[in-house]
Amino acid sequence: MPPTLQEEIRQRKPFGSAEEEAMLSIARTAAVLEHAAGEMLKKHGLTITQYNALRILRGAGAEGLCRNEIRDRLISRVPDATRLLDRLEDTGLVTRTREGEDRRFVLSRITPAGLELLARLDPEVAATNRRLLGHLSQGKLRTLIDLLGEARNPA
Amino acid sequence: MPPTLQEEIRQRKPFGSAEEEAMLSIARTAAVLEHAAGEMLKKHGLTITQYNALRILRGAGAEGLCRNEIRDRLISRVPDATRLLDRLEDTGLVTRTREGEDRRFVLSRITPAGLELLARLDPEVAATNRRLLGHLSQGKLRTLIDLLGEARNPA
DNA sequence: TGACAACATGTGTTATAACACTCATATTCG
DNA sequence: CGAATATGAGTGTTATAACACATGTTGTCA
Repeated sequence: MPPTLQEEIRQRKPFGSAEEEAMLSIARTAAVLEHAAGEMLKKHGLTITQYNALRILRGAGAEGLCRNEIRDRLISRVPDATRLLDRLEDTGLVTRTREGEDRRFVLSRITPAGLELLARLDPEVAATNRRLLGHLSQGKLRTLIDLLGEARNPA
Repeated sequence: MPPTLQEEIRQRKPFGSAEEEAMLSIARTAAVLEHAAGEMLKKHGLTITQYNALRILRGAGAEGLCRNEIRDRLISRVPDATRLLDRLEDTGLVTRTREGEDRRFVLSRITPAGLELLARLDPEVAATNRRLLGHLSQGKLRTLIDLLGEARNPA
């Protein structure tokens, strides 16, 4: 039998409420899964946030995106997207140019090297996702996804 | 209708697999909820990790716990529990003493000030949990908790 | 038009996370 | 016994996160 959360973190007292237990379950699950995903990405010199930013820029295509748009699309909020992009620019995965009508905007675009890196990563990312969550049936995954959506969005 | 995750992060392409969508849903939900909880705790001068460490020490009682035991019980893994405890010691919420048989161990204990702070926080934490997740029925919360447990523990 | 607000980005600084390494104590086993 | 190994804790350093503030650009409206 798999350990309960209470056993995992060796907590003596039972949880005060289902809400509390759900909060801790979500945090614990995210920590475990993100740690595993982070270890995989680290071998390629990327953090999870950097990887997500690259994915966003790949989705944006040749037009690129400005800093705040990238920041708002990231899975977890970062207060300093400037230096996140600085690092991606330093490693040659992203370029930034100030162009177009409104000279306040700085467009970031993924480089061919960035696209190539993502292409190399795609199968490994898919395999990691399967390894981490493939033991759940499609139905359970769908239920989980739906419940998490409800959790994030109070009606 | 609440936005789907795809809308939330303005992703064009659909997800490649349910596993991928679940990974992102978990990460997104944890980020949203932890941000809200962190904002609440910040008003009291604590980070989430510091709060969790205090909760662990309160549960341990007068015996206290050694550093590695605290580290292993934390919700999310921290590689530097020493300085986490340093900070709690600096603010007077925790004491550390080297005693007992094995002089390698350093026991950390929560102070009366730490207990008092937690007691003040208890109702606010419970209210925050209700505010963030109280819109889900008890049955849905239980299903969510169980599915997350399955997700963390491949059979 | 010209002051002012809003916006997009970047910079400076401090705190924390992350990682490699050292030190001290305890245990194991030839 | 005594060298080697294991364990627990702490330190030094670099990278990143987090926060307040500054700069330049655009839109608004008296």
